[in-house]
Amino acid sequence: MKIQGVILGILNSGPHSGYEIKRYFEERFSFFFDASFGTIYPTLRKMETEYLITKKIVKQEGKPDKNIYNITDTGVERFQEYLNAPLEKEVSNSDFLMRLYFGDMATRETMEMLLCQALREYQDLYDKLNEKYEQYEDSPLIFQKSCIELGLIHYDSFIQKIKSILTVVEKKK
Amino acid sequence: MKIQGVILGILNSGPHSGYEIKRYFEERFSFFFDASFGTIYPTLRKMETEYLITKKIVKQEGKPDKNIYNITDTGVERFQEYLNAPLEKEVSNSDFLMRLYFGDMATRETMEMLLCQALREYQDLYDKLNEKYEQYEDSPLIFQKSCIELGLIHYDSFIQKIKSILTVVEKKK
DNA sequence: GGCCACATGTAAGTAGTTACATGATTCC
DNA sequence: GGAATCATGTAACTACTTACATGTGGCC
Repeated sequence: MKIQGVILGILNSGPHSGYEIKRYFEERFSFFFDASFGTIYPTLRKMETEYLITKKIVKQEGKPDKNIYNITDTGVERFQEYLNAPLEKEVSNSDFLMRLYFGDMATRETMEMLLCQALREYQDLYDKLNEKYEQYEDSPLIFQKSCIELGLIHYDSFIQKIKSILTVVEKKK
Repeated sequence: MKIQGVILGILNSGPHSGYEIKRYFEERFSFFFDASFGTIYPTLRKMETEYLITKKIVKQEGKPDKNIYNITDTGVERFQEYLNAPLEKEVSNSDFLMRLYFGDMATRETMEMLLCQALREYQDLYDKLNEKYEQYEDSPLIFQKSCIELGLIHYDSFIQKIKSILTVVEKKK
C-alpha cells in the first residue's frame, strides 16, 4: 500500500492535517502521484488504529476544526522500511502511447489532432514543473531537485519526439 | 473504459482469442499497457453482449477449444470514436520517483541501493525494448515504430540522469 | 513425476475514484 | 447571491488484480 508510505514521508517532515496532505501532493508531486480525499481520510484513520500516527484536534477561529496528525516512533520505523523495500515495477498505462500505437489504423487528421493535443499537454506540464524547479535553485534537497529534473527531462524528450513525428505526418499531405 | 478500446484495436487488425490478446499485450506493448486474464475474459463477454464483437468457438486438436472474436461494424465505429476522444490526463504513480523525492530523509546507503536498483531495471527495460525495435527497421508502421522510439528515449533519459545522480551521491562519501 | 504452454473462467479481494453531505467564512 | 476556500467524512461505484479451478498434451 503505497499511499501509507507517502503519508508517512510527509508527516516525517512535520505534523499535518488530511487537507494539508492533499495540498502537499498537489503542490509538490502532482506529476507522479495523486490521491483523493476519499483515499486520504480513511487511510489516516486506519493508520491511527495501527499506531503509526496520532491525532490532535485543533480548534481554529473562523475555520472548521483540524485533525492534525503526528508520526509515531512505529511510524518512523515503518517509513524507513518503505524506503528500503524493493522497487515496485512500474506499468504506466499511457492513453497517449496506446492510441499512438494504433495510429497506423487511423486517419492523418486524427493523428495530427492527437499529437497536437499531446504536445500542448506535455508543454503545459513542462512549464508548470519548470516554475516549481526555480524554487529549488540553491536548495540543499538534492533528491527532491533530481526528481523534478527527471520530470523535466522526461517531458522535454517527449515534446521533441512528438514534434518530429508531427513533421513526418505533415509531410505526407 | 480504456481496455475496450485496446481490445477493439487488436481485433481491428484481425480475429483473436482472449489468450492471444493477452500475449499481444505482452509481446508488443507491455511497456505502457498491461491487463490480466481476470480483466480480459469478462470484458470480452461484455463486449459481445454489446454487439461490438462476435464469438466463434474453434475446435483444436490436442489443445482446448478457442473462443475467436471478430470485430463488428459497431465495434469498428466504437474504435474510431476511441481514437478521436480527448486524451485522458496521465498520472503515472511512480514508486521510484516517490521514493527518490523522500531521499533527503534517507541514508546514503538506502539511496545508493534505490538508484542502483532503478538503473538496473531501466537498463533491462531499455534492452528488451531495443530488441523489439530491431524488428521495425524497415517497417511502414510509423506510429508503432514511434511508440517504441518514445519508450527508448524515455528509458535512456532516465538511465543517464540516474547515473549522474549516482555520481553525486558517491562523491559525498 | 512435475512443470510449462495452451485455454477459459470465477470469486474474493484491493485500491482507488466520484459524488454527495455538512457547515463556516471570505471574496466578488 | 453565488462561488471559492477551508475542513472532514461516507456510500456507491469502478476497475482492476490474485489466486484458484479445470483440463490436455508435450518436454525433460
